[in-house]
Amino acid sequence: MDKRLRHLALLRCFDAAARHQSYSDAAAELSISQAAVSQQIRNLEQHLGVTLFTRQGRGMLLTKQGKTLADTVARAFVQLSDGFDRIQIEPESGTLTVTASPSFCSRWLVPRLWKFSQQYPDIQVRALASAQYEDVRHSDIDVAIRQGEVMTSEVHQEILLHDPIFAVCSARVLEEHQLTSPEQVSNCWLVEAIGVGRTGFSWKDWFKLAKVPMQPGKMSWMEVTTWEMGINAVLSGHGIFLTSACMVQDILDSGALVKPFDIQIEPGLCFSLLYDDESPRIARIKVFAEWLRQELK
Amino acid sequence: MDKRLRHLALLRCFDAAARHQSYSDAAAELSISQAAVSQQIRNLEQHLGVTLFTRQGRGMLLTKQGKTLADTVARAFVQLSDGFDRIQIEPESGTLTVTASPSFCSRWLVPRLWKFSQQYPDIQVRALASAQYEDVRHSDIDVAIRQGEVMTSEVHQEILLHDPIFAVCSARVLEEHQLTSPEQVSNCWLVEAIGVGRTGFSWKDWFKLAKVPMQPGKMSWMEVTTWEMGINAVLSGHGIFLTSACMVQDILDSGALVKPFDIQIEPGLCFSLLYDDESPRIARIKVFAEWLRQELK
DNA sequence: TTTTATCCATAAGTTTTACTTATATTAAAA
DNA sequence: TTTTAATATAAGTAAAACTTATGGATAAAA
Repeated sequence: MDKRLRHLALLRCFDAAARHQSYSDAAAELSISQAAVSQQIRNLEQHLGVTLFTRQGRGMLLTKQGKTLADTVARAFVQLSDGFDRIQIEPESGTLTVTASPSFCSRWLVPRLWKFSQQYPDIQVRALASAQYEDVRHSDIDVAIRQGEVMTSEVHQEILLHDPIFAVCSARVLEEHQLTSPEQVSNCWLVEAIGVGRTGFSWKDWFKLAKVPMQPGKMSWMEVTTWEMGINAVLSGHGIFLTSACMVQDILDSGALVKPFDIQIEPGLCFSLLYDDESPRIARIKVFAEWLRQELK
Repeated sequence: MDKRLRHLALLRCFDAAARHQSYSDAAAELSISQAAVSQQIRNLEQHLGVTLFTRQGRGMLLTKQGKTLADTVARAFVQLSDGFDRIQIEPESGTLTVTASPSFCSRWLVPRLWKFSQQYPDIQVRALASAQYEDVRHSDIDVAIRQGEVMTSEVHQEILLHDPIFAVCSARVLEEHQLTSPEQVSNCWLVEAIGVGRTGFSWKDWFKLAKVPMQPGKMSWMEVTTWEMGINAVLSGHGIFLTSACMVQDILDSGALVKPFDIQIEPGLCFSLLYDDESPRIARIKVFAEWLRQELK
């Protein structure tokens, strides 16, 4: 590091003196005595080996070097002030970056963002799909929506929703397999998502809940690694899939998928909301978080 | 002034810590103890009300705000270092601004600058013609050439040359008035420069030196306020003018003007050279000053 | 011109801040 | 678990920043 920056504090004095072209006025601005200013500037001049002011009658006149330095210092100070502003509080309006799993992003978040934009046109939301939890404290990411609870203590974390799990299939499968009672399900392809978070449930749980004995040998299975894949599978007519409302509600509404039974695994999927309480963008984060809560009600 | 700049010195610590992502390494760089760094950063965080680092196992991790601030601070420091560089010593090459009276500029300085440029192609000289002395300490001007001595004590001042005064006229006037003896001069238009500095001489002095009695009533006078005007007057055939070698040497050489007598008022015009000894551009100033001395020999 | 007011400069003493040392705490590695 | 390598904290010390008091210089006022 530049050794000349060792006497940084002296520059504050110098800046004030340069702006006022007067030690007394500078002292008044800084709420210190005139003598202090005089000494500080003498020190600075000695350290730099450069005369910064010359006495001009009653006042002080900047030398050429003094002028150059004053310009630089003033600009550097403005820059620092801006920096402080930026980390202290940012306005509500601006960009907000949200991360969630690829499935949640594409199945729930992104399809609803237009509503947020309509309500808060000054906040531009960027959605970042990512398979793993992204640190919201040490990155540019402001909000994370994650399945389950994230093992971290240093940021705000709350449960956004518990979304029950139920079975969905296409209308065609419903008809072909005559899915009027849970027993019939054994004859379908059973599609199951694995490894998407610690979901903690499976077809086994469903059959138990349905009070139907499983006959492992007799059944056809398919494992998928994302909700998306499972949904695509059943959409194209392949079997029956266990998933939650937030992933498929719009498709159920459209009629492309149906929910053959009222059987629900609860509490089901748990989604957490995480953000940095001390973020400079806390204002817009809170707006977004509140919108999320309302939207999920 | 931004109150947050009160704790400027803490930023030096912060900058080092941010670069190293380690208080211990920062302490080593700054040659202070680790405890000092830890305290300084705690102070900074308190003053700003913002967490800048979080502990990450053994090391320290910048928060988002910390990162932002570190960037700003780093850039501000570079700027300050540059500022210091600029006022401390500038290289020999670069721009040099010279001021002189309009007459000296146009009659002597500018016609000779090409030689300087040839010898020192890396120094770009700008010539500033100005009727009054320009401060070389508190402006962008590096060198001043002035008639007489300037009443200032805070910059370097030396006498560049004493240039004797003599009479010049056009060849036509010489012939028409048959200027073979000083007596004949009384019949010419006497052109005299007034108010161009405290020159301290006039036609009266010349007649005295020539041992010719003046006949004020019988003579025609013309007063001019610049050397330039006088030279133009005699060049176009109007009378005889008192001036010095540096103003007309080239015209005498070309034959457009002649020097009818050997009578010289001495010491005549005195030119001083002034520059700021502590200028950051002292290197190129010294080169130019030496060239001036050689050129005037 | 003399006086007065208003600056800056300096010295001595005080207060505040920065720093050090020593030790505790924490988390990773062995 | 023990060791190691980092940060955190407390108490004391050193350094610096600041204040008060005073002197000197300059410009404006009398």
